[in-house]
Amino acid sequence: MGHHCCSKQKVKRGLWSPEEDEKLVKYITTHGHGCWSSVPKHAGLQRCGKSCRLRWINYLRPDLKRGSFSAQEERIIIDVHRILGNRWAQIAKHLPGRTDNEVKNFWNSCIKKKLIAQGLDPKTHNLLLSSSSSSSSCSHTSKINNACNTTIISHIPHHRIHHPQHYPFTLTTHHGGGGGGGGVTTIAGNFSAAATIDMCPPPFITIPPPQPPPLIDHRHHHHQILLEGHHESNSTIPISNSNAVATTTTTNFQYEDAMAPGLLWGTSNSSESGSSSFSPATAGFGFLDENCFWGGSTSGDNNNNINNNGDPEQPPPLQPPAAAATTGGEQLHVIPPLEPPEAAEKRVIFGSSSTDHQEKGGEGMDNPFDLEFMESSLLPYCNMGSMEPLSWDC
DNA sequence: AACTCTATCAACCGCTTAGTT
DNA sequence: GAACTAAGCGGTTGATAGAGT
Repeated sequence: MGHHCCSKQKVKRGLWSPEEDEKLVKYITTHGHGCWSSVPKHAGLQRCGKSCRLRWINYLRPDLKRGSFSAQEERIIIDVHRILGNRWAQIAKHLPGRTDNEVKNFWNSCIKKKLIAQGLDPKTHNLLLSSSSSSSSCSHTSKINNACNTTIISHIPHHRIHHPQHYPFTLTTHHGGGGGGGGVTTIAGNFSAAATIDMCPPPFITIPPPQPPPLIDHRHHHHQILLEGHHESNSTIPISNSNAVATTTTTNFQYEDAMAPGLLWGTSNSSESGSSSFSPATAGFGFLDENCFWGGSTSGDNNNNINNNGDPEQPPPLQPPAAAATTGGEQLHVIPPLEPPEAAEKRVIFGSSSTDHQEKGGEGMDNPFDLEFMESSLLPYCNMGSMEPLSWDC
């Protein structure tokens, strides 16, 4: 039984032989594929065009990069996946020489398991909140007391919280009786929430959604949310999630969007002792839509698009178009909240031609904080994991 | 050595999207 | 605008290799 597209043909299925590969390569390199349905006929193959196309794209293409994924590629996959979801073709576009099939397989066989092992939902990249309390592999429990009665989880690596006493919330992390000696880490603040969440490392922190426009210091590569009454503080919360960058737009916070690329685990935490040096152009950070993602490296390992093998084939860090054109990448741009792929895909930022945004007012870069727009896109995330949706009534 | 289990990856299947008539 | 076709995409399957027992 052949494919539905070639059921009338007598086609071979299964693995390709070297002879078949040779025929296909020879034909395509000399004639191009043209119409795939005619390729097997002209190439002398007992295959359907669909199979030929797949074989060429996934295996025979000369520009394919073979071999295992580098750590940087892995981070890129995670970062982009967090925004786009299982859109492997779009993710693969950020990994030259990699196919969607390859990325998908790598995700399913490796990355997904790593995330799960870290207590993260591979679909949402957020904490697995529901049943992990009984999990023997997770011994961290955090209680977030939030007077703002708001819960929007954002990705703030636990180890990147500096000077926690300056932050308007209380995060108490109880390190369980497992290895490492346990203990309690308390971050005092002024919001509390009823939620108790498990904090499998790396944990996330609950951040209020946007209300007023953010305080953004465009003079720096990183921006900060100034704590009310604490403007003298140099304390910052590096936020590792573009979602948080856009949604933590409150009068209460000062933040920097350092380490924006989110999930940092494994060997990629090498810069955790640092705090403020950040450049959107060098950190793996920022998403527009699937066609505009820049950066890619989140760790301190070079950020220069050279992978661990010194292979310079990594994709160049894409600049936000407006930034590249108008400010040489110096100006900070605000990233929209994490949102479902369907919405993220249409997101417009940096004053680019997002009809979606324009329909909401068309302000482009003049008003990167279209709050109504952002909040509406944020809503689906107000009930992450098993948490109850919380109000925003600070 | 034989068997089982697991991980990996190539390939297939079916659906969606885009282009053409 | 409907019908058709081709291409693209994501989910799934199955073969294989390697590790473990």
